[in-house]
Amino acid sequence: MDNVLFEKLARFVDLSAADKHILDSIVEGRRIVPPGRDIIADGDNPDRVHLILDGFACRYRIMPDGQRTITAYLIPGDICDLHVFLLNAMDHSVGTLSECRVAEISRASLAHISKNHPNVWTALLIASLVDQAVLREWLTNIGRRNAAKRIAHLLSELLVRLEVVGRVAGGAFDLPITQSDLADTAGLSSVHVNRSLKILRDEGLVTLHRNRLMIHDVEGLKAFAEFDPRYLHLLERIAGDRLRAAI
Amino acid sequence: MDNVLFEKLARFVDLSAADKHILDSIVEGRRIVPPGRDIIADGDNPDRVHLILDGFACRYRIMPDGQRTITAYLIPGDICDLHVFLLNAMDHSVGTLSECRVAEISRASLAHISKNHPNVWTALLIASLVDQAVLREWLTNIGRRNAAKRIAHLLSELLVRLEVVGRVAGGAFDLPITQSDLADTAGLSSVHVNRSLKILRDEGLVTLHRNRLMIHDVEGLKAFAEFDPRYLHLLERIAGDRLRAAI
DNA sequence: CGTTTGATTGACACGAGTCAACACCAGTGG
DNA sequence: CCACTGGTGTTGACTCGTGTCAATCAAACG
Repeated sequence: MDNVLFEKLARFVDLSAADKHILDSIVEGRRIVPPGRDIIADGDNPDRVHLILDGFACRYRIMPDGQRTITAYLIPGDICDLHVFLLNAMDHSVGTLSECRVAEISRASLAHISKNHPNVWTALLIASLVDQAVLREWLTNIGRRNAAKRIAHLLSELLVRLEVVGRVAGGAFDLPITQSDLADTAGLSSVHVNRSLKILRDEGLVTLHRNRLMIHDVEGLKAFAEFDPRYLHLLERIAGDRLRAAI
Repeated sequence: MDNVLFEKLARFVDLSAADKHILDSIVEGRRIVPPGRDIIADGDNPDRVHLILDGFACRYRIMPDGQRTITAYLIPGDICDLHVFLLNAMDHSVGTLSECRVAEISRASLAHISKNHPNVWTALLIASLVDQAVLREWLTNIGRRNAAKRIAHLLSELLVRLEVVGRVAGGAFDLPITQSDLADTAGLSSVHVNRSLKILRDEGLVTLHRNRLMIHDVEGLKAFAEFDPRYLHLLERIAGDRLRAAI
């Protein structure tokens, strides 16, 4: 049914019926978090890991002077805070942008998986490496592209990621973020984000209105952004084959 | 002896004698790579994973227009390309900055570890999460700090990381990179890197001369850079305890 | 030695930030 | 039903940080 985590991990590695069963059974404590709330905050160290079932969230950090940086967008299937299980405490926060359905996974369940379901554990490692690849791409995006291209690249990425989880229809998708959120993501001021969005609009590429992004020219947008989806490592089933072949 | 990988992973998780033995035995094919060469290149898909035993390397990417971005510095104990084992092909390159001693680990060895040494596998996952944390920090660094602070922050990070692997003596360490490398790391032009280094010099914080960084005022540098080492997650032994306690 | 690569500095251009005014809703309460 | 409010989006004028171009210098190298 709605085991978005299984679907995500199964894209990376062949998972057995037992693997699927364990992923079905560990997802406990579903709850609804309203928009604009923290799912987990900087410094927290709870005994559960959080998984987005539905909705839109972001990783962010507040700097000493009050500035905020958004370092990732989380969509259905993404785990918020594996850190909690493996590291001491959160070094950043995860907050909702829209209302989110969130599930919780206990430490004990994760420990069980790490011992008894190596393929699942490997899939989590792969997911972590893909997250790294995305962060590297954002780094080059912010470091080396101008404002309009940065935003175009970001929107292209969201388009592709949301397509995979079936949240795009007719070239449009919900994007419940403000221009100020975009600014904190792209390392820009909100005023300049506004100007850049106007450029994308005038170029006939996209319009962002009332939390909905309409893409008028998908290929044009990707070309404008120099977007190359390789880094998202979609459809990496090869890794699973390799695990088996190598033994 | 020089099993830097074991030392690194043992900082995260309790490793057994068997774990140590496997880590000693999988490291094959040591070789020397001269400075300025690729250890592994974008698009490669070899059958071995590379580990830095000694020296200084970087992850980088060349964009279509020829621009380069450096997304990470690799020091002894760092694995270059777990991606090779788990994902299809490299989406970036790893090149040496100084001469490097590099070891190779076969896919079969990694597959063996994933099945039979869950604690080692977990330690690799933790290392991956720490790498993510570093990338997030770089993102806020480039996105929200001015040129001089960016560079100061980068140097502070290198200081701490190199201290851990014993490469710092008397507040100085080898830094075999050009100002142009720094520029591609910080998202700046090399001219502006030069100007920013002059500021740090004039402030009495650091001098970078002949590939050697001399830090004159460690606390001053960290304060200037607003450097908070939490994100490096040094000394995270807790994770290992937690793994055991959770079961 | 000449040659090359990297460091340094100045003059100028330009992209992005800041400040400020105003428009546009969505929600609230009278 | 309307006035009020606060958050968000939009636009212009001006400032400032960083990029670009170019000349010079220093060090490394064959």
